[in-house]
Amino acid sequence: MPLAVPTASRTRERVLRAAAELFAARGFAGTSISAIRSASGALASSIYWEFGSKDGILVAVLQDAAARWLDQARACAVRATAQPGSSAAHRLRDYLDYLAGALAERPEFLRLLLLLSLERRDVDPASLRAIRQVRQHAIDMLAHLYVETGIVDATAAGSVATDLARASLAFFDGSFIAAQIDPETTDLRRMFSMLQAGITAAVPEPGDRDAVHRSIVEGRT
Amino acid sequence: MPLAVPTASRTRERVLRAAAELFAARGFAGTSISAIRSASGALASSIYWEFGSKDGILVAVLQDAAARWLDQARACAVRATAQPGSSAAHRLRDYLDYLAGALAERPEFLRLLLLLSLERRDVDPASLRAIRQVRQHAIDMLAHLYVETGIVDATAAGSVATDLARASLAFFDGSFIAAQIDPETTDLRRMFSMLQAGITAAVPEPGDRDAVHRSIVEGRT
Amino acid sequence: MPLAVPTASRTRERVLRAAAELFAARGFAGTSISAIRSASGALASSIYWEFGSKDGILVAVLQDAAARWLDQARACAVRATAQPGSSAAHRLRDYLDYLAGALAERPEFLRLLLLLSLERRDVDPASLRAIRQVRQHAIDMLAHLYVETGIVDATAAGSVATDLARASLAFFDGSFIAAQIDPETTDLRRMFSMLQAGITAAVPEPGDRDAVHRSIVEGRT
Amino acid sequence: MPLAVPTASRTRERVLRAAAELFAARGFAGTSISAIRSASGALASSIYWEFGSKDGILVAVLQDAAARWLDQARACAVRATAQPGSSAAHRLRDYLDYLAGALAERPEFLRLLLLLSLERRDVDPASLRAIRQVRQHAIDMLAHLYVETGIVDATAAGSVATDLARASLAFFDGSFIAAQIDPETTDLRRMFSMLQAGITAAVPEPGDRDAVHRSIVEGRT
DNA sequence: AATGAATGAGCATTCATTCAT
DNA sequence: CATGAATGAATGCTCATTCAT
Repeated sequence: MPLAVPTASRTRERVLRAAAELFAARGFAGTSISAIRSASGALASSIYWEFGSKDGILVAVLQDAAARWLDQARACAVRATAQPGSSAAHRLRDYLDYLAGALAERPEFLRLLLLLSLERRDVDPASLRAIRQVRQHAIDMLAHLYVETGIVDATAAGSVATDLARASLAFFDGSFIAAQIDPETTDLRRMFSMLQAGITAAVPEPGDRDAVHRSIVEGRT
Repeated sequence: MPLAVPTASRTRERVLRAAAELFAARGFAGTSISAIRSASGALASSIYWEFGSKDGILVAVLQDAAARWLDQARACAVRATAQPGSSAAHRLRDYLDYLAGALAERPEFLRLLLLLSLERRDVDPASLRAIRQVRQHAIDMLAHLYVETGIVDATAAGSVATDLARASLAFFDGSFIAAQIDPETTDLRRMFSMLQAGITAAVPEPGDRDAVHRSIVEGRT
Repeated sequence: MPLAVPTASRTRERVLRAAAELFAARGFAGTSISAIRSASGALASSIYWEFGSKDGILVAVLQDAAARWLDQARACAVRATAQPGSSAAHRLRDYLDYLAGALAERPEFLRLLLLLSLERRDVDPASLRAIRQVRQHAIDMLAHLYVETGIVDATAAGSVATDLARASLAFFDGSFIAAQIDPETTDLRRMFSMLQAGITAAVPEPGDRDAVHRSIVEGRT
Repeated sequence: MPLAVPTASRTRERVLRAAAELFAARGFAGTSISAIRSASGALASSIYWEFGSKDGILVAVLQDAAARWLDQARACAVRATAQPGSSAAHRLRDYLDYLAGALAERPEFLRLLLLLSLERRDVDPASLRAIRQVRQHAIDMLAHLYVETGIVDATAAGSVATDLARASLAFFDGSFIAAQIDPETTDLRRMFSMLQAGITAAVPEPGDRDAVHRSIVEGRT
């Protein structure tokens, strides 16, 4: 008995892969159904049967990519918390290293996220949800890490850690874009290590933690 | 006797303004000549007479926007250096405040820059030059400010200030994008004040400057 | 129950017919897709679905016309060789009569061939192949006829018959063009009968054949 | 006092030259005013000032080219009749040699003539007049030559010589087109020498002239 | 589920031509 | 006469989408 692989699912998969690449490379408006068709090998009408519309492809692509990313991120978080013995700074470095590596290897997802966020004024609610979920997850994970590694005092309000996480995410995104604009003069890993150094540098000694954090988040002249 | 304003210049101006807005809002591929035509009131063929092609419009828009931005930035720099009495931290805050204000008021330029950088794999050399010139100018200005305000020691290599400036720019860009994705939960001014606080916080007292700077830039665990 | 005729083939057929007429009448550059559209009743996008491009239409038109012409020519050749009893001169006259009649009735094909040959410096290889195939076939057929009717001695090199056939074809084409330029003063059938007379006149009596042929082909003063 | 060369005339000349080449190469419909503009270096509005319309350019080009050609042809005819001592066959060969040489060196004019004749259903009366004048002149000249060289008996009706001249012209045109379609396998000079040989071969000896001519023109089986 | 053809609005661009200066 | 800009229709072609089978 042959293991009958349904054609549809393979079509769906191939279309998702092709569309993700094309959207990430040329944007949504810059990607035609015809381009997806020839890149995926699927018929245009089959694509419409599967996804209903061009927006439908986008939603599916984002949800798929978000799911993959979250899976990966969860696995990484598990690994990070599984090393209780290591120092806070060490575990932070580990996590940031992982992020930098993931971005360097498969930059399409972040490209997709940023490009679509800027390109589309009126995103599908479903797409927007997928995008925000990923970003929120990243923020939550970083905030948790900052608290858990003692960089942010657990007694402080959660918003301190969240703000720091948001700032870190902004720095990620900005660094990534810099690497897209000036690939030659931008060293993504170095910028990430600068972030890490900045954050750990802001924790000179246990006794002074709160003051520094307050200064970072609330501003100080 | 009416003062005869040359029609050509007005056409060019109106097209540039309309195209800049549309490109910033919907991207290059998402903006049709027809949209520019109706937004600017110019004939499509007149647009082609002026700019030669759709890419030509993009180049002109970017060069124009870059020139405006650089003018503005220069004026701001002059104002900043005209207050020698104020403290380093104060002048940095002034400058960052200015940047945040400019971005909040006229966000199209940065949108345009970031969106086009991500959207177009094969940018015109002229466009790329305009984009990079603006970014380089921003980096130079920040680096100069960091040195001049004493945040980075003048005796240190210039690359320290440049690295810090690059990092600041990345943080700007990332914060801006965050504001585009999550307008409700992102407070641009607050994120900028976080950056400023982080940088000044890294300068606890004159005697310890060098060590801290080294730690930020070169990494420390 | 109506006999369902596939729409596609009818579209293709109608476009081919309309385009052939228009190309023959106004040339390739002078024929717009819009003209083909309204003459054929097909949508412009359907035309592009079928033929891919304007050049694609031209290639298809030429291949189709060439195929029809070759079919017709083959049928005529069969008829000509089916009358072994008639004299050489008679059979030649028959064949040339046929050619003149075909050109007089359906002059579009030769018009198309000549016009496109002159108009397009850079013809599609496929088009060029179709054009040359038809011409070569005509030359071969005439050469065969010249040998078989004894006008050219079979013992002479084949190139003699071929040269005579080429010259005949040139005379055809030139006569046809004369009829296009000066329809009133040009009698196509009369010019063809002149050709035939000239050729048979060149064969005064069996014994002197070779000398005459040599004189015709190799030149004599 | 500088020798003021009027700019207009030079513009006219340059446009005529450029347009003649372009029309000959790509046809009338295939040649845009813009192409003529860039090929001639003249402003589009200057072209319109000089020629009034695109059709006006065509008329001027044809009249100019026809005038040049007629001048050349007249000069050649003068030379031909200036050698009364040479034999009929020799003088015919001379003239045909000259024609073949002129066509080989400057084929644009004949290309222009043939292409426009085929391309344009509704030619300007002025253009048509220019075209027909050239053709008529060629026919007259050939007919005159055939009579004067004794190839056609002067006592025969003039229409015999004219018919032979028309046939010769047709052969010219057809050979020229063959050279355009199959440049590799077509030797223009050889085809012309075939024509010459055929005509002189048709004049075996003085006493039999009339019979042969009658056979050629009126047909014989 | 899959297929090839159709649909009509829209795309970027060029056309021949005109006009004010 | 020369110039640069304007004009609007038309160009070849692609778009996202639908339809009958």
